[in-house]
Amino acid sequence: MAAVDALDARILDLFAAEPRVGVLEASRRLGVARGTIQARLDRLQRDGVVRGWGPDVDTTAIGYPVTAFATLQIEQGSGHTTVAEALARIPEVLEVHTITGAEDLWCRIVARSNADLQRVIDQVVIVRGIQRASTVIALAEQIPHRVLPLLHAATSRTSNTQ
Amino acid sequence: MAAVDALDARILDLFAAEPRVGVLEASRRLGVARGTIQARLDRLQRDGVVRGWGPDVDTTAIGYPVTAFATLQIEQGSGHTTVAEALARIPEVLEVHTITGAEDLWCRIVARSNADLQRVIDQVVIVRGIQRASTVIALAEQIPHRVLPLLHAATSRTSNTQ
DNA sequence: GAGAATACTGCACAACCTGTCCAGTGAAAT
DNA sequence: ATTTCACTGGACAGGTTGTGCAGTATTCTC
Repeated sequence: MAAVDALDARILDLFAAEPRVGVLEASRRLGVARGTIQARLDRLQRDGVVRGWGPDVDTTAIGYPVTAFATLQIEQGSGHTTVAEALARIPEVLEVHTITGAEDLWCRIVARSNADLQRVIDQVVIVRGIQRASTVIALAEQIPHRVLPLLHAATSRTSNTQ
Repeated sequence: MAAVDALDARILDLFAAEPRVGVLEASRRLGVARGTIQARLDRLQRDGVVRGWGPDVDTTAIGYPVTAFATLQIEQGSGHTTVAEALARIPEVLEVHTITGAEDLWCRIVARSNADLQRVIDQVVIVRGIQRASTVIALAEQIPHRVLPLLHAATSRTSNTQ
């Protein structure tokens, strides 16, 4: 596991809040040398703490305002991976995990409308190996996906520099 | 709804794949003028298509390799928002939505281990207003969160119906 | 179809930032 | 005591950014 200290968390906070600041500006804001910021960013990326810096695309803004969660039961003979590969070909399926419990797969899917959601679900259940699908619609996003609070929690229990 | 065309998708693809390329380099790669890239990026951000460019932090790498999904039932008297605010104070709770169906809230939570997950769940169920929690553990990430395929689907159908 | 609005190109300029060195300092580990 | 490591502050050349502008192509509106 990669060690992450308080300065790392402050760096990531800053870049999350203002992604367009450069390394130099960040060093000024945080009161450390530019080389330090650069070295930290390199290390965070190398250690896999930072997976990427890609754009966060809002599905609502591109015409898919409906989010739903589906849990799938698959036939005993079918491999999870085979089913997942078929699901990967449906662009509206944004995320798939295998899960414990009575169901086998969990998916996040989006659609253009509630009516359109039916079309997407039909595409999902038609996948060979899927036995049953159960869907709930996400009505409101109470807490949008976040990691930064966790990052601070992960650092506060370590001895930290700075 | 914001219109997104094929060039927008190509721009976002490029920046998702190689986030460190600058505007100038992107213009060379895509064969368009630098000003075009700049204008497109400004527009995408202004229209809310791109919510941000923050770092993608891997929870596994910072010591939280266990992901679980919990669905919560809340008491009739309690507001969803009040409960969500309490959940927001637990850093291991990464995401919360209100949902349709028999359950009221859906949460994504992470933990340091299966044993640690119990600690986190305890923190969740202790929140005032929560009646019942049902948790499943995510075993494997078959499709990591993605939006780009959807972006291409949204652009390829030039005339889009709603 | 004409005019207007919009998007794109190609170019220019100054200011700024990046990648990459380096030597020196302090703290922690051996 | 010695080594190792992270950080600082400084330097340099080269590349990039923000900005503005004129010219052209495309789409929209009447």
